[in-house]
Amino acid sequence: MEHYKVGEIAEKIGVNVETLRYYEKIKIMPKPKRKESRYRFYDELDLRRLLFIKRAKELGFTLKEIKELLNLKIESTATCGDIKHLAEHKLTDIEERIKDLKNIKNVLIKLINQCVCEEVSTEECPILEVIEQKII
Amino acid sequence: MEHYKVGEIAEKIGVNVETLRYYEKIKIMPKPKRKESRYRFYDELDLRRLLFIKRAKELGFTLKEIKELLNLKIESTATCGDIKHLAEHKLTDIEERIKDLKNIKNVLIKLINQCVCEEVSTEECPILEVIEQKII
DNA sequence: ATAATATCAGTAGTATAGTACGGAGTCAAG
DNA sequence: CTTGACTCCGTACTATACTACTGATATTAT
Repeated sequence: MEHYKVGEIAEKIGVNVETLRYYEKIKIMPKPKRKESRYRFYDELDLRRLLFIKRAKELGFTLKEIKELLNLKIESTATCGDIKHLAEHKLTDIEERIKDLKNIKNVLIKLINQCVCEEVSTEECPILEVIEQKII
Repeated sequence: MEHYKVGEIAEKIGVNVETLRYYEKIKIMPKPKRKESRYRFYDELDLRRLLFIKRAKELGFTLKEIKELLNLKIESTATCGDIKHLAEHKLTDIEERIKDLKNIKNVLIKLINQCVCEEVSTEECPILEVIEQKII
């Protein structure tokens, strides 16, 4: 079994050491074993857990949600369906965010297209006018 | 000219009183006039500024960016083109976020579709397996 | 006049996800 | 054996956008 000091595993994962201590503090990572020196020592399991966290983060899960996923994972009563629920919930969440952003995008495009004036003062800027009066 | 006490204007805008004090503190709102009682008194200009802030927030601008917009607005040397730049910047920003979210969405959909197992334990959950091994 | 409501200022706390710092102890290389 | 790099812990700070709380005034309603 491989062992890593905090700096080693941090580099392997691509986060910084403080982040690992932070993860420990918020209990998304378990307390690692220690050497006599009191230095943290991480093993392969920790490495896999950290990679899981990293990937789940890339999927838009928050640390809190990732903690839930990890807890379900070790709860023997939890089913794969429980995990699916969390994923589905996250999906609607993300779809909602995409929808909102698309609306915002469309309004911004309209605003920008109304503006053809490089040299006009902000007094007459159609963008500002629109924001002010919410014409759109 | 209409006048509003802090609670009145807060209700009109739909934010709470503390938020107004906060906006004052971060200097996105100017210090309002005071009555002899030291109570804040807001006028139509303040109301319009607050509505502007609210709408710009709905367009995805941060308070910091809104402050910039408002500052450009009063800078007599600023042009409408300067405003356009900010809007364009925000647009690419938002497009980027949409792109990222769409990627996440696709991965989540794939994950969810792989899972047909309501009663299977988390030991064999394909979602977790995929996150763990990043097969996708 | 009294009670209820509003406002005041300043400070602290919330959530999210970390980052920075400082002084002390430990490890590895020359 | 000393120097530099690494790690320890606790605390404080960052950014964003607020929200909550306290004890003292002020205003409004009955």
